[in-house]
Amino acid sequence: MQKKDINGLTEQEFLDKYDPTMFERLSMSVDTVIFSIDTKLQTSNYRKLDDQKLTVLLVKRNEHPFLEHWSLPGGFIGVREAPAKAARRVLRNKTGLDDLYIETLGTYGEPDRDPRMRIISSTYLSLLDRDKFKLQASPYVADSAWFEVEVTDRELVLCGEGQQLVIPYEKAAIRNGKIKTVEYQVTESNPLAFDHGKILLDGLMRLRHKIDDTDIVFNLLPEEFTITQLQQIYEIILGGKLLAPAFRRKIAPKLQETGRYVQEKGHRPSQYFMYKE
Amino acid sequence: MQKKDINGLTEQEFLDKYDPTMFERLSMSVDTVIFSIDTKLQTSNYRKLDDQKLTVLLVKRNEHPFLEHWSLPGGFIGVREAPAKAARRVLRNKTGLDDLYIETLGTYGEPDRDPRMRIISSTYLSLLDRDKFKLQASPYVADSAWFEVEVTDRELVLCGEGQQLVIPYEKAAIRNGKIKTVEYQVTESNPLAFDHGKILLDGLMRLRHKIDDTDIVFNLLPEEFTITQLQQIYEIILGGKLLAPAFRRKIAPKLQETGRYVQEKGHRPSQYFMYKE
DNA sequence: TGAATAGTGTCTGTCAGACATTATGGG
DNA sequence: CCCATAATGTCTGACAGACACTATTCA
Repeated sequence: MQKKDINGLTEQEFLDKYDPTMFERLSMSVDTVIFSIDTKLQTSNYRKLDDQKLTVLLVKRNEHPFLEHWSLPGGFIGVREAPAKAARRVLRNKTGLDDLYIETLGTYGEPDRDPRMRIISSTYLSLLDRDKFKLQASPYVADSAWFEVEVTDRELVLCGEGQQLVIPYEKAAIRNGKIKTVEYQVTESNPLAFDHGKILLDGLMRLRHKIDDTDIVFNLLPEEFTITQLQQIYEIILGGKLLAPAFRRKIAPKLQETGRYVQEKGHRPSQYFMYKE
Repeated sequence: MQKKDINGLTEQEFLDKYDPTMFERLSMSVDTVIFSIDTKLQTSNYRKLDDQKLTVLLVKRNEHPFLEHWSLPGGFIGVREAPAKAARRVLRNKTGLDDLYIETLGTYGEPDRDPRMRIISSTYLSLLDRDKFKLQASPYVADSAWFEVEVTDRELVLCGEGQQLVIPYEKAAIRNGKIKTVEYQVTESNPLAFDHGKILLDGLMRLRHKIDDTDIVFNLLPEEFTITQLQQIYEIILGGKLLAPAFRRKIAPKLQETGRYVQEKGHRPSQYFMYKE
């Protein structure tokens, strides 16, 4: 099609003359909120079940700004790289894993979120099966570790590497036209780098919401698992207790029996199940 | 804190020396998917109810590339402007409205999505009350108009300005770890500019999902409305019929009676309701 | 046998689907 | 009275909450 614009140019002529520096440009990064489940072995009593904790992957910065602060794994988006690809690259570099569940979380771009310059961050949410995962050392960061996540009404507490990072937050009601929505606001001064406290909190809330209209939890579990393990994950993520009979009924259609049972516990052995469909 | 990095610099020294051109930069835009409801007056039979249609706002480009193609309203993000602010600015410029429901939709950044240069787009979803809305002419676009949205299994059809834009799509199952998710793929050659066909489709699916776990529909309606109007909107967005008694029961807790009734129709008058809480 | 957990049975109240019925206004 | 839509009544089956009960293993 040889349509001409107001300057009498065809599309090809226009593109040949186009000056990409006409508009000011900026940098873009990706940051990833990577959740997993950590099983705490119960050595005190062989009869007790192992405790499960929700964990999130953090890396310790070895550069300014926020030198030695913990942060979400992230990196710059290449000039010829799609954002989701960049997120997968970051995950691959930090964890050695491909082919993860990855989902867009949001765009964070307050002008002052990075003291160096204007950087807009596209963020992603991911969930790892703890059995397949192997944390690798990376030259880009001082350290990386899983932090246990505990949430209350007012704060998010991250525990790991002998440290405890406390991120206070507030639930704010935002009015959008006639309806109200809730937004989580994190105070400026929190131990995480940049606005990563806010991103992490948003990721957690997204996870809570996603858990009961998708099957993402199964990406947190090994191939075979017991219903109790599964229920514990729901409880950890949703932050409350669930009744076993109701839970079993609801989850049953998604489960496949294996006929194999947990051994060597001082109580009735539980069956291993697999994800079905 | 006067921590020094591997080059022996404090944070202030590091920032003073920081060269923002060290990493290649790119441009960012926002694009907005703005839905509304259009009431078609039923002039043929005074007894019939007015028909309601889901509509989306499109603008006609007056520049290369995609000269004279219809596209979603959008614009570049300023270097000191937050993305959500940019989306609100775009909406304000096109519609004269502030204070809308606005929600992040996703980030679109395939390297070749814009033939001029690398542009990553942050997209937003919005819903307008048709009563408060006034479409304004803008010097930045050749035309702007509401297009009626019709969806089938295979295509999205947009009707407006005497034109019919057909956007074929396919539902693709994407495997993410153990679970499957659905993704909507739009063919390259469709009448909308850039990847706006895909963005619009994603926006519609998000809207469908949002409709039954938030109260966003009420932002599409005037202050007072009948339950049938409300039900029609659900039907339009979800793409199917609902049973009146069940719908009334479910929606009742969110409604406030007004005691006022629709006049001058040849059937039992329906009561006007308001959104409650 | 008792501790600890796995798993089932069942009562009850709520609620959605389905369909029938009544209400109302204007020609 | 008929048309067209508004609004309610009610039967039924599915299902979640709640709690009691049975099953299994090992020290």
